[in-house]
Amino acid sequence: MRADKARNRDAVLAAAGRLFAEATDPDQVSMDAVAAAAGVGKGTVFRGFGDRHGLIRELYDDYATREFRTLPDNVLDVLTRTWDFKRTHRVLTLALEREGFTSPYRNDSYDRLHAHLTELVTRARGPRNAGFLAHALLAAVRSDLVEYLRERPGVDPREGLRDLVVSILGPESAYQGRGDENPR
Amino acid sequence: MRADKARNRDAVLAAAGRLFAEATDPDQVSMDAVAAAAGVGKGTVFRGFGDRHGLIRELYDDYATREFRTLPDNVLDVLTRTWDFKRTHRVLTLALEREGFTSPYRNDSYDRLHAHLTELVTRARGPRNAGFLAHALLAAVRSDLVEYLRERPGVDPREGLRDLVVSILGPESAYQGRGDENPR
DNA sequence: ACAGTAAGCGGACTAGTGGTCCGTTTCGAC
DNA sequence: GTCGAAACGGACCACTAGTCCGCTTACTGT
Repeated sequence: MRADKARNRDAVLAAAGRLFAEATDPDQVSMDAVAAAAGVGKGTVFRGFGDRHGLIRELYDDYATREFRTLPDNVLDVLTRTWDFKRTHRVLTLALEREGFTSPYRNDSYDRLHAHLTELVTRARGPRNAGFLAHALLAAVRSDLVEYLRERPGVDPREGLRDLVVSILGPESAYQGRGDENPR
Repeated sequence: MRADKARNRDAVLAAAGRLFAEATDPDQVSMDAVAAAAGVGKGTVFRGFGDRHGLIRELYDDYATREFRTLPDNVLDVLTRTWDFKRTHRVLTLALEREGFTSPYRNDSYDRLHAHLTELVTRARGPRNAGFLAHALLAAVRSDLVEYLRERPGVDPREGLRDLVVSILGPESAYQGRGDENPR
């Protein structure tokens, strides 16, 4: 890989990250703007990432792999971390989950998260429907639901998430393997 | 309301319904195409529905109010009906849930469904977090998850949904008020 | 050191979108 | 039948993702 290519790649990711962080709506961030902010031509952006969706996905994965290098061994902690992550990277996550057909689930970060949760669910209640239940748990922290509840002070998502996890795993398993961050 | 307006309105809704039903991806259906298929000018479409999102929402509500005129008094039945509805109106639902920022939840059909489920959940386990749990239940039948699992034969969503509902409501409440369609 | 070459660059260009605007037509009240 | 307002329709606009190709640049072998 040529040096300039690598340099440009980094510049584009950095610029895109900044723009998405500043925006309040995904489609405020155009590919033109990304290219301009990175100080490269538009062709370079598309050559490097294929298309808009590719850029978004790579950027998201970048953040996600850093954030989820280690996954807690407790479902509630996983979901809480995910929830927080999505609030932090609001606009980017909205972009990822909204773009193109079916795509929110075709994504390495999602797969890893889902596999991990499936394992935890299996450990707690056996393999029956563990895959679906893991999907359901992740659906409860979908970015637009997060966003929607954020502006609706009536509902407390933390509490709700806890109840959901306790319901699915049972009270014993729900609190097992809990990290220090939220002791019991 | 002038006669021509009403006539055009119907024509546009019918045309849009047909186009979405035939499409495999929401953005295969352009506003131009809708106008052309309805035999009216583009201006008429936009005057009648405001913008693309307005058209999609009205069309969706049209189908939804017809389908959900009466709601079953059983959570699992509600979710199953919703799931089926979304499979039937795949592309339209994808369009609705994907368009614009936060919007999937700002929608009469969603509100009605959510209110009804909140009531059922409250009846089964009290008002604590009932609102959030109702959101979580509906999140499990999000259209793109439906779509994703549709092509993944490993996971059985019916079974999974049943387990999810039983977990949240408890086995007794889960089967109460069940319609004939799935007699225990 | 330097020439040769392939990889990479960039921005003008294209095709197509949602949405607007306004001169023209049509409806329906009187 | 007349007339004003309501509704129409399609040319038009602004803007987007994505392409394309002449030009530049970084590496490789000698």
